[in-house]
Amino acid sequence: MTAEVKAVTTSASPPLTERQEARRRRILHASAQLASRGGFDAVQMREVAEAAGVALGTLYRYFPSKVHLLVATMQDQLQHMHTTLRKRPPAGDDPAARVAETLMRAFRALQREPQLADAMVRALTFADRSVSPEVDTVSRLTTAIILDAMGLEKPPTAEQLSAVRVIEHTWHSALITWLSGRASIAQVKIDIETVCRLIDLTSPEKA
Amino acid sequence: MTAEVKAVTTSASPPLTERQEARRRRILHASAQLASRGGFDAVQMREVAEAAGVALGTLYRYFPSKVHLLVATMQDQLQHMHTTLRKRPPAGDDPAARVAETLMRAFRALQREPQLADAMVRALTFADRSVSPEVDTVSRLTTAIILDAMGLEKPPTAEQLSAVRVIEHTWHSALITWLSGRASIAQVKIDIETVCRLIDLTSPEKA
DNA sequence: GCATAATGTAGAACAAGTTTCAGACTTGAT
DNA sequence: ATCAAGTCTGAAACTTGTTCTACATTATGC
Repeated sequence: MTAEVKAVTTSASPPLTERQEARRRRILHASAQLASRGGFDAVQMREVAEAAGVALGTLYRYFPSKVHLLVATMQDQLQHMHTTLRKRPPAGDDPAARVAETLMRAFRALQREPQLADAMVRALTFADRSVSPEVDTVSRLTTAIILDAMGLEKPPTAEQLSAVRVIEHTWHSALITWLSGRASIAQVKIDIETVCRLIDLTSPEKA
Repeated sequence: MTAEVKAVTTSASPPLTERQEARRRRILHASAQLASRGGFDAVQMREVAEAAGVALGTLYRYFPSKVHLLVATMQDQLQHMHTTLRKRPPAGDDPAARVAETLMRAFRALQREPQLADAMVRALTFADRSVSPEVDTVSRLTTAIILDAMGLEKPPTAEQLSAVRVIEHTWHSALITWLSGRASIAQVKIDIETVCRLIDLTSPEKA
C-alpha cells in the first residue's frame, strides 16, 4: 500500500540523494505549515526557505515557482488523504452515494485546515501551462480517489469517466466558492450530491 | 434591452460623472486590449494606466486591485455576450440541448480571444474574499445566461437551480483545464454535454 | 464667484516573487 | 586521494503589484 504511493510521488527525473530527499521534505513541510497559518499569501518564498533551512536559490531549484511548490504540497496532502480514505471505505449502497460520502469526508478534512485548503486550491486553479504536469498528477490522484469510492467491479466505461471528470470540475469549483465565502458548507454539500446523480445516469445497467 | 444591461453594470455606489464614466471605460478597454495580447501577465497595472491615460493612483481608485480590474473586465465582456446570445436564441429541442449549445457558442467566442479568456478566468478563480461582490455579479450573469438558454415557461425549481450551479462549476473548471492546456476543445465539449444531462434529470416532468 | 472637499497626477517607496552570481561544499569517477 | 561536475549558500538585483505623498485640478454648496 505504501509502496504504490511512493511510486506516484514523483515520476521520472533523476533519483534524489537522501539529503536531497530530506530537503525536499523539509520544504514541503514548511510550506504546509505556513499555509495552515495564513493561506496562500502567508506562503512567502523567503520564509519557506528560512523555515526549511535552505537558501532561496535552492528552494527555487526544487520548486521553480510558488505555484509549483503549492501544487506539490497538495499532491503530498492528497496522498495522505487517499491512504486514509482507503482504510475506511464509504458505506453507501450505490456508487453515487459512496462518491458523495467520500467527497464530503474529504471536504470535512479540508474544513479543519481551511487556510491550507485555500493555499492549495488557489494555486491549483491559478496554475498556468508551465505547471501542467504537476496539476495533472493531482488530477489523476483525485480521479483515482473517486473511482475507488465508486467501487466498480468492471473497469469504468467512457461515460462513467466523463461523469467523473464533471464531478472533479464541480468539486474544485465548489471548493473555490466556499473558500472565497460565496457558498456555504451546506451549499457545497448540495452541489456535490447533485453532481453525483450523474453517476446513476451513466451506470451501465441504466441505459 | 440595452436599458436593462445598463442597470446591471454596477449597482449602488455614487453615480459617476461623464468624465469619470469615460475614464472607467478607457481603463476597461485598455485592460481588455492588453489581456488579448498576452493574457493575465500582460495586464500590468502601470501599462493599463498609461494606455488609459490616467495616473496609477487613479487606476487604483477605480479598481482596487488587478483582480478587481479583470473581474470587472469579465463582467463587461459577459454583458456583451449576453445581449449577443439573446439575439439568436439556441434552437435545440430540450433545455439540456439548448444550454449545451449556448455554452458551446460562448466557448467558441472565447476561443477567438484565448488570451483574454485566460486573463479573465484566472482572475475570477484567483479572486479572494475581497472581490466576492464582483465575482458574485459575474456568477449571477452566468446563471442568467444559462436560465435564458433553458427557456423555461415556469420559474425554475430548487432542483433545477442546483443543476445550473453544477453546470456553472463545470463550465469554469473545464475552461481552466482548457486554458492551461490540460484538456482539448473536444474534451470540454464532452464535459459540457455530460453535465447538461443533469437538466433532464431535474426537469419536473421526470421525477 | 469662492471656499472647500473630493478627485486626479506624477513619482517615489515598499513588498514579495523571481533571477543572478561568486564562492563554498558534495559527490562520483578515476 | 583527487579532480571535475554538479549542488548549495548568501546576498544583491530586478520586476510588478500596491501604497503613499505632495501638489494640481475639478466639482459643489453657499
